[in-house]
Formats: sequence, structure tokens, C-alpha cells
Amino acid sequence: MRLGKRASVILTPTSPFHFDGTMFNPSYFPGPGSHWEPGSFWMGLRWRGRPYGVRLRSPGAGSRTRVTLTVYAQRRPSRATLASIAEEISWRFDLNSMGVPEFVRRFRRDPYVGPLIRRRPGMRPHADILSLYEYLVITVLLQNTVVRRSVSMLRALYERFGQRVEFDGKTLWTFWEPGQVHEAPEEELRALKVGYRARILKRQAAQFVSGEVDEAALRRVRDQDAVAEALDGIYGVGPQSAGYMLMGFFHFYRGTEHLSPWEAKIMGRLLFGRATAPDRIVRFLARRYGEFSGLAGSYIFVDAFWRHRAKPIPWLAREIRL
DNA sequence: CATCAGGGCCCTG
DNA sequence: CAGGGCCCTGAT
Repeated sequence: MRLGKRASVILTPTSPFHFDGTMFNPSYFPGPGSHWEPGSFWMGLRWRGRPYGVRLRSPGAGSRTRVTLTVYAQRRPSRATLASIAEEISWRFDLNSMGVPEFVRRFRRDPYVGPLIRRRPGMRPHADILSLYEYLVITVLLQNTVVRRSVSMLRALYERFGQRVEFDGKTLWTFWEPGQVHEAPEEELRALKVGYRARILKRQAAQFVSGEVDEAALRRVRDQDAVAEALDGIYGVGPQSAGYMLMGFFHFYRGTEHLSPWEAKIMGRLLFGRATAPDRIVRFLARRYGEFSGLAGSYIFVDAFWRHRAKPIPWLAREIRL
């Protein structure tokens, strides 16, 4: 589908805001849903049942707290549509965050995260600009497999259920609605080589279709424990996936008690120079950063991947299994 | 060729 | 609360 018409609006994130640090997370696997280049970001967006193309741009040095949002569609987006997408993008990228600026102020001189904050002041961790349902699908595809296979499962699902959009010289995919997966027979999902996850995807889709999981309602709950409990009620969601969603989608900065072994290995090495038990790292972060422990962990983790991207870190490369 | 573990979670005992 | 099982893939 070709999306040739467009409309733009300026977004104003809370300051400080780091464009590239927010638009691109080098610790995530690259998907065909979005594309980043320094200063620019493109993504396919399924919004209120329709496919759109979205481009975000940093106006350049000197105006780091402003972002130009351009929405592409088949017909020129109305003012109301543009406004609703602008609001949605602001949520998903956490542009209106008050916590991140406070974290930056409080820990700019911290020996551990201070240098990372100064490298990317105002970076927002987030769920790669997906809706709750979409991010949930990603977490399922991550479970109990290697990255390469997660990527191929996602691609297969896009091609079966998603929508390909062309805009601004890019070709990207948008997700599908939970209803589409809900209606598809499980065998059809299995044919896409998602394995036992077919059952999980089906049951989750049903929970969204029935309204048992209500994204809008959950967003209004600004209590981390309450949201965590609700997420735990989604079939196929355990502490790991819930942790990702609490931080990346709901923007709770406190972090959870759960840290997976592979992440702990990396964090331990970064913090203490050697692999360390998950609970020790969790305690360390909690004591030092309190309500911002999750945010601190995210800065530490992502910064290492940025450095790795610039100049490969051999021990880190070994931990990233493709 | 066979075996195994992988960026979890559910279910059972 | 511990541990087996799960789809499939590529590494050994």
C-alpha cells in the first residue's frame, strides 16, 4: 500500500531529550517495522484500524528538544487524526516524561550512570514504538529461542497478517489487529513455524478481543504493582515479559525484582567487571537508584550496546546469540 | 546422524 | 517450589 499524502506537526518533549538514543535501541533486534538513521526515524503504524507511515525528525543541533512528526496516509490525514497520532507517539516514546529529566538531574554525576547520562541525556527506554498488544507479541517471540528465530517468526507473521506500507521512500510493515489472529486457526499459525507459541498467540488475542485486557484502561493505572498484576494475568506472560512491558510500554522506572540470567551476566560485567548473580544486581540498583532503578539499569545496558555498535566488544558479542 | 539449549512460561506433583 | 515439556533451529 502506497501512502502518498502527509501532514506534519512539531512535538516538544520534556528536556533534556536525546533523539537518537530514544529512536534507536541497539539492544533490540532489527525488525521490518521501523528504520532508523541518525536524526530520522520511520515506522509503520497501525492506528484505529488503519495503516499509516510515520516519520520523526530532529530539526538538528541546537533545538534538541523539538521533533517533527510527519504522518503519511493514502489521503491527507485530518487535523484530528494527526493530533491523535501525535499524542500516541508521545506516549509510546515517553516524550512527556517527567521522570527521565529528574533522573538526569539527580544522577548526572553518579560514577556508574553519570557518563552514560552525559552521552545520551534524556534518552527514553521504550517498547520500540509498539502498542501493548504488538509489544506483547514481540515478547512471546523472544521466549525460549534465539534472536534469529524471533526475527524469522515475526517476519512470517507480518507477511501473513500484517500490512506492508510504502512512504517517503521506505517500505515497512505494520502489525495486525488481535482479531485477525483470534479468527485464524491455530494450525495456520503453526504453519508459520512459531511452534508452541501458536497457542499462546491465540489465547492472548482472545484476551484482547474480549476486552479482558484493556490497554487504555491499563495506561490510566499509574501504580506499577497493580499493572504488573494485570500483566501477569495475560496468558504467556511471566516476570520477564512483564518486566519488559512495565518499563518499555508503561514507563515505570522502578524496575522489577526479576532479572534474567543472560542480562545479569552482562550487567554484572559492566558494573563489577564479572558475571554476577541476578539478585545481587537487582539489590545494588534498588539501593543506589531507588525509584529509578529500572531506568538506571536500562541506561547501563543500552549504553554498552551503543559502544559495541561503534567498536565491537568481544565479550558482549559472545553473549548476544543470534 | 543425534543431541541439546536457546533473550520463558505453564502446569503438575 | 522444583522440574519437565514445549516448536523449531543451528551448533556441536
